[in-house]
Amino acid sequence: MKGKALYVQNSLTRKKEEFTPITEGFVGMYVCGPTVYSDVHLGNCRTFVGFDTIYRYLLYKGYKVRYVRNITDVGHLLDDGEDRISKGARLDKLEPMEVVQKYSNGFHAIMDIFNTKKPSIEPRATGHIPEQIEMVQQIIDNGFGYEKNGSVYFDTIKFANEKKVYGELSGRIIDDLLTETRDNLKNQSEKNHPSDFAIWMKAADDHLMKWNSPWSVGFPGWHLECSVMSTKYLGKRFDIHGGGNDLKFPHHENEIAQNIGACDCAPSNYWLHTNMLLMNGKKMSKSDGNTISPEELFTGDSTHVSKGYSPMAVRFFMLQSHYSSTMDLTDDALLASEKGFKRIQEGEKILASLETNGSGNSEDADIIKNLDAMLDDMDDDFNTPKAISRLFELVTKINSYKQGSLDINSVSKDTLARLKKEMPEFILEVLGLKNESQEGTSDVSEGLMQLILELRQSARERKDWDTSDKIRDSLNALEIVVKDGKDGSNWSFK
RNA sequence: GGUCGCGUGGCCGAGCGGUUAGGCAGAGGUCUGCAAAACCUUGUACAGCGGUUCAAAUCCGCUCGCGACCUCCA
Repeated sequence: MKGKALYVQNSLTRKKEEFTPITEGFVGMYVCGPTVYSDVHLGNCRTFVGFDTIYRYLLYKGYKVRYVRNITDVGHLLDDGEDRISKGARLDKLEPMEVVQKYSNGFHAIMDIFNTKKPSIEPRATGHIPEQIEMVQQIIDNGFGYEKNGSVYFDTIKFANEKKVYGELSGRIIDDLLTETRDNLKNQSEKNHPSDFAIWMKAADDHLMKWNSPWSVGFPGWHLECSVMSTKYLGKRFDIHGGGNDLKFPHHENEIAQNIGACDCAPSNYWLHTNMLLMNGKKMSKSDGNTISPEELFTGDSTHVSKGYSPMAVRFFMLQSHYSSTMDLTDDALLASEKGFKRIQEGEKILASLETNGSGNSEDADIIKNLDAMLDDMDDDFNTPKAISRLFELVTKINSYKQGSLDINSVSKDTLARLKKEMPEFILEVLGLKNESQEGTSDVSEGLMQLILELRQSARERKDWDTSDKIRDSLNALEIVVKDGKDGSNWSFK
């Protein structure tokens, strides 16, 4: 593997641990995907951009990664007990599967815009009903499930008593769970205990999505699909399980319980959780208006932002905080990230034009130190904000070489070649940031710009400032900025 | 009320016991016909109160504030 040992913060042990895959050179990673009943939430995007970067870095290190991210299309219920997909179908007057398709398409489109790599497998819950029924049966056979009126529940108390791991991930204390029994007996429904959860639910007559099972015509519980699909594609035990930290309890806790209940085997060695995206210091919430969609963020069509931000600027913004920290989305913060990202893009462009005669090498150590440090930072639980700070250090150097305040000839040819290769590669392949400033240009427009700048240059040489400034102002109106340097002018998009 | 976590300079955000984080914004300067960009220099921190330590933003305790999940209520 490229670089040094990788360390990850494991939510299960609450410790930073050296990452050792089960099979050397291979990684199995499962991430809980979206429930596709409405447009994707920006907070989801942060989670998936986070895991995309993790996926990219694992690939960059040389691992062969199988990345499974599911699509939940059944079983995830709302507070009032209605299935989220069914509710979407009712509201939009569509077939449930039309709802699923519609919002899956939307989700994929946004993921593409954020330049996330597609997962290796993207399974859907409804495509795995037989496997889910099978797991329910295994759980019953092992004594951790019980049937009531056609529904099957997971017996958390028995599980907690026998396996001693329930609550391990979320920090819920089993004793509390047990003492709650007496107090909460009064508001139990069919369940033996309030903390028990449904793994199979009998469907009401008017329920839209339902399947035959040994217990009833019904549908699987929400937590079950991830237990089934992760282990189906990655094996009974795999390396990384990820998701938003709002899923820790009950979803992930119950997932672990189901897997252990079914085959006495905990699913994942490392649990990674992304933290929440806040807006203006508060939880994003549709009901109180404190929310913004990805589209609104791109177009600027929202009272929360002063302008639109490009998808890569938003991605860069997301990577400037650690995936496990809450991050606060504000207009000021976005403006700052946008400018910073532009600075890096400009630095890349200048880097490509640098040449050295390699007469010295006094600069080499600094450059190499930063390049190595970038990877060390990523090896330290994917510390993208720190790695990005190394990029800024390198950009300052690149600008100094260009400007002449540092001597480019103090960089050896080998080191410059390495910088030219590794820095853009890191930005594009690991951080997943495309250079937008070069998008939309072609040989023709490059040629035209060259011509215009030459005309302006000759005007400047005649000290015809009126003409020279008119050209600059007109280009400025087209969102093109002209920069005059010592050796001629260059241009970029605003 | 419970569990987990967080509170860093004008803003965002790293930091895991001793070292300049970094970006944006601000101030001064260099370059420039002007401008922009770039470069150089630079100020402003670790919620509060105690404690441990030669040394604390970093560890411990309490207080206040914030977030997620759960619970309760509705």
